[in-house]
Amino acid sequence: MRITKDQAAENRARVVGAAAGLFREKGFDAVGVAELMHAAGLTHGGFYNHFASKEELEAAACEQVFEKSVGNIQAIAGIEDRKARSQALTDYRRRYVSAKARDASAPTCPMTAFAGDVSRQSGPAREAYAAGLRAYLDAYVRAGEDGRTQALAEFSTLVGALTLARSVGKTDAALSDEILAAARASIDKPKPRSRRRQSSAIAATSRP
Amino acid sequence: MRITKDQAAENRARVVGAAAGLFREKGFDAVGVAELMHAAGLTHGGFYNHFASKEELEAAACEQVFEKSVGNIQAIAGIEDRKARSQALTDYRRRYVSAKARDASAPTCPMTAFAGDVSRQSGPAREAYAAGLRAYLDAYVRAGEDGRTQALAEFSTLVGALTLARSVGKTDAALSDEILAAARASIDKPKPRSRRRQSSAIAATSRP
DNA sequence: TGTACATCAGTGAACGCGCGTTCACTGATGTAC
DNA sequence: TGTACATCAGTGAACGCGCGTTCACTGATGTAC
Repeated sequence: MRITKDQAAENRARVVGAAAGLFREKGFDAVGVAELMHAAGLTHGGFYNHFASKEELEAAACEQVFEKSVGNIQAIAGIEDRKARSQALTDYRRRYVSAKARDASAPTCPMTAFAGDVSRQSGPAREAYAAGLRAYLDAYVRAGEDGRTQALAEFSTLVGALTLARSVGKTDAALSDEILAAARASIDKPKPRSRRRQSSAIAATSRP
Repeated sequence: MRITKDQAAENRARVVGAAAGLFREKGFDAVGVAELMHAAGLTHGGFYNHFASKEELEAAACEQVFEKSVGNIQAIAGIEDRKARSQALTDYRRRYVSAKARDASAPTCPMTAFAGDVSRQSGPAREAYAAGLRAYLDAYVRAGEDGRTQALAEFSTLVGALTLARSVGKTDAALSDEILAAARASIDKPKPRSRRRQSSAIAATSRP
């Protein structure tokens, strides 16, 4: 039974959306094509009308998750007022390493969700991930005041803390809380006056 | 053909050793029982003479990887001379976020290798991982001078940087290098004089 | 605008494949006398 | 110490299962006249 072109496009979008959620939650390999299609209200046979392979969907889902995250951080980077922008970034970082972010069944952040899968696999999702990470980090650097080098280290702290906290979240809640609290403390801590501030700012602008 | 008890124990150890390497490299799910046994020079049928399930081997392998890592960091924590210990820890951290560590086919660090798998699965490896992480972090804190809270944040930076660097290591080498360099820069940067130094030291000792 | 036909998104059975696990069997080791 | 037998680590075929993918088929949509 053939359906409207619009309906077909909407179906495809629903599959990608379901994949974005399920892949973030369980990883690429732990979610089957049949499960994905069922989650989108379809049967598995039609999958290949939309995608050449499961790997292609992985890339599309990865791209979608990044689009949302990059949009969020770009919105902060785009705030004109310096003080308001700084405050928005601080809030963003606190939320990133909050108990709520840890307890979510699926990480919102594509790095936390996909970094492990992507570093092992060789599929097209890898390119989508790399492009997404580049865009995300560029925006993250623009949102802050500390230059690219320090911003990258700061963001690494967030990713590491959330990754570690999630890995023991259901097994050692006290340790998990402690790790998140430590990351939050490092956000609030006054920054050292770095003599390399100037040079890292130059490095940042020399990168397209 | 029955074999010596010693030989059997040695075979078991070889399976765990092979699993430690292969699981770190590819993750738990991407390595099959047959592949593991073959890597240990055996056939897959005998697997269940040694382990009740694949999950049990996952836990044993996780434990072994942690034993080694915990031993390394404990050795540093055990250095008597303060200056020598501080230098050893700094070297350790630099190595942790080195290009060599990123380019290794399998992460040496059990957190980088297993955090993703473990936060998703429900098997016995989760308990082994949590116990290992506790022991590792306790030793890491003892090796440093900055108190538990700051040490946890510092270590999160290492884990996050290595995770991110590995995720784009084969796709965007420049970005990957940049992330590692930023983490190394944060190691060398002078620490801010924190007023919470004292209280976090108390928190550290109050934790068994 | 109305009619005839080609297109193609969706369906569900079927494919080969590799997985974790089980099993009957082998034969040297470990044990009881 | 020597003999008889039970034990059990290792082997490789076989199990059921779920995976990604393919296929013949359906029938409303889109198109050509």
